Amino acid sequence: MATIGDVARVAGVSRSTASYALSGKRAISEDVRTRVMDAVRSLGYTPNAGARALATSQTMVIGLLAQFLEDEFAPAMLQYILGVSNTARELGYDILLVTEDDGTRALRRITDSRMVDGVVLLNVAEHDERLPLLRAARQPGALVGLPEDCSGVDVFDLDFEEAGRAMVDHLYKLGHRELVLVSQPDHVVERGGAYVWRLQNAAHEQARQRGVTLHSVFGASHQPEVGRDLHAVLDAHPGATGLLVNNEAAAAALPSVLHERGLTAPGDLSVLGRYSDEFARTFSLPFSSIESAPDRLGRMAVRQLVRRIEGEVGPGEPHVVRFVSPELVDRGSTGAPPRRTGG
Amino acid sequence: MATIGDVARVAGVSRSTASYALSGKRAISEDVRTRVMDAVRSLGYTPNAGARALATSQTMVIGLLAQFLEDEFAPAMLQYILGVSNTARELGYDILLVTEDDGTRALRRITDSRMVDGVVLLNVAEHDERLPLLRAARQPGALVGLPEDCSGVDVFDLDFEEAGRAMVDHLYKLGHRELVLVSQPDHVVERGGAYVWRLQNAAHEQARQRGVTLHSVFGASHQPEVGRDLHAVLDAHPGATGLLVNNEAAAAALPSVLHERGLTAPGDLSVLGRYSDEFARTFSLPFSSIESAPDRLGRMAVRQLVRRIEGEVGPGEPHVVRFVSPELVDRGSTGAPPRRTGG
DNA sequence: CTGAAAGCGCTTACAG
DNA sequence: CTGAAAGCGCTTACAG
Repeated sequence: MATIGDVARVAGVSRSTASYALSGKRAISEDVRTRVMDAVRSLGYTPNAGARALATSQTMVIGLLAQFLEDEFAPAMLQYILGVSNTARELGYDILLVTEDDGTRALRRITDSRMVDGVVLLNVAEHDERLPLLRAARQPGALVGLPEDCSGVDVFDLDFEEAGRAMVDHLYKLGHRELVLVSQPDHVVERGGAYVWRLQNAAHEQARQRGVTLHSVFGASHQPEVGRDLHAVLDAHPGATGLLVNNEAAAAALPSVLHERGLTAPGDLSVLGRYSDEFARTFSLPFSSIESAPDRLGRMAVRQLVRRIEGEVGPGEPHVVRFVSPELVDRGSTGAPPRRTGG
Repeated sequence: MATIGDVARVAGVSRSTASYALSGKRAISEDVRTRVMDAVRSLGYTPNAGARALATSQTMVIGLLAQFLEDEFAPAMLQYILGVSNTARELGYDILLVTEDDGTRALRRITDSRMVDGVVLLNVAEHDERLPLLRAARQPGALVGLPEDCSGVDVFDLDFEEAGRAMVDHLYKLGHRELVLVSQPDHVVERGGAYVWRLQNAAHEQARQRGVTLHSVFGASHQPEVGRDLHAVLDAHPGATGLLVNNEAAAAALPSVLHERGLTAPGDLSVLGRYSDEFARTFSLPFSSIESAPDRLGRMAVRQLVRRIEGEVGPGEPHVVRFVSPELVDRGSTGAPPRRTGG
């Protein structure tokens, strides 16, 4: 394999000149520059990434910590990963993907050994074990998901509270007065998945203010349990005219459940979910939804991380907590509540 | 950040001794060993991965090239990625995930710059553009998917031909004599996705030998088109009593389609798919299927790749083409064909 | 505009 | 059993 020394020899210059000709970090005569470039081409030279990393303390690699938790819906994770990966590449970085169960150990390994210039954490819990480690690391970190303590890291998340309010309000304005909210499983909450109750609490508060009755339940994260959960909650609240779904597995199961009950949306029941458009297309979900924007969140996290890595944002500058505003994608599954006989 | 020099100084030994004490590559007195280990602990020392890579020419990183093609069903890809990633970690390797559209450029970048010790290619086409490059690279490569020319790489794939035969035979033995096979879209074939026609051709040949009528169609890879495709093919062949589904999107759409037609499996129609068990659980698919074993294939590819990287298998030793035998997972969706009135 | 040299942090023959 | 030194392949002050 050709080294910069080979390039220098063929071009008849010193190694430093060859290096500068390639980096453009100092003025080089036209003659020398072309000789170096020719040598590079003829030798098929590519810099050795490890050597460069050692010399510059920059790896051009970003660590991506994704956890595939038993009680979460894996396909939803893929969108975040792709958003991060594609944005990183656009900015000149590669991705070291870590799916290890023990996120703490993984984080320590890749930061201490300086394999990465920065880290993106997915699936951040309220009291995330990985955070103290990340704050102590010399590399900057960006999170997708909101922890209780945001110090020392840049944080990006959907505004789940606004989402909860928007979901209730949307159906309220259409005339609904009794709604059901299906959330993620309760053990997601116990594990620290604050996004579940952030949406749920805000929805309840908004419902209270509007005078809307809101029943809420935790649904399972897997089939077929979640289908049974949906049946159960619809059985339990026959007066409900609107269904809010903050649970991807439930959303995926809902078309079958509606079929089984002989219901259509919005004729019999208005339905409003919270998932990404990509998710809706993959699962052919015909329900209007609050866009969860995983690709956009992944993109924002990487952009900010790279700004920190490259010193555009100094280590002293305050960290950012940015919420993406929920946007409603109308797929026609909400409308006025059905007129009840005798109502 | 502490270096091996700091460790050596604190332990009162030379850098080489410190290094050997850590690697265990030569005998070390008990006294020195504990002093070194204590120094490591007190300093929180972790070796610099770049420096080690430069010295050893080993990065302990495996490149994973995944392409997310427009006409393929993304969630199915996740299982391969996790199989590769988890196995790599067990064997001490990290994963550099590349999702770039231009796989050729990506492959060149990570191999020429020696960022990785080896490469796993996912989603390999019959005449895959990345293969010539991979053969020319100094790192070994393992493929998931069967190209026409397997030279110079280790290849792992499901035995799609056996799968096609097994699917036909399974329903033949139950008494079915007219079947429909729904495959992936035809442009997957045009792009070089040989697995589509490998299964299809073998199914046709087997059907011919058994005297079974087999209709086959290409289905779309997205909703809602693929649902319409399913309706169309069932309309077109009212005499068919069995449905073979080699198309993940079609499998995911099928429960709704059956509902819409008022059919149940296996009472009205026997259904046999080809997808992973994980996929079946995620989408709550109640259909028996040929297990496509993505995690197992990813695992096999990484194992063999690591054997080559670590020299357990010499560069001269012949490359491997290994097919995983299809296994049928019975979910109770196949049975005897319904008795036709007047039949 | 260019070159000789030091240094990044490891590992591993070589010597004792 | 241990140490001094060379080398991996880059980049970047320092000097001219």
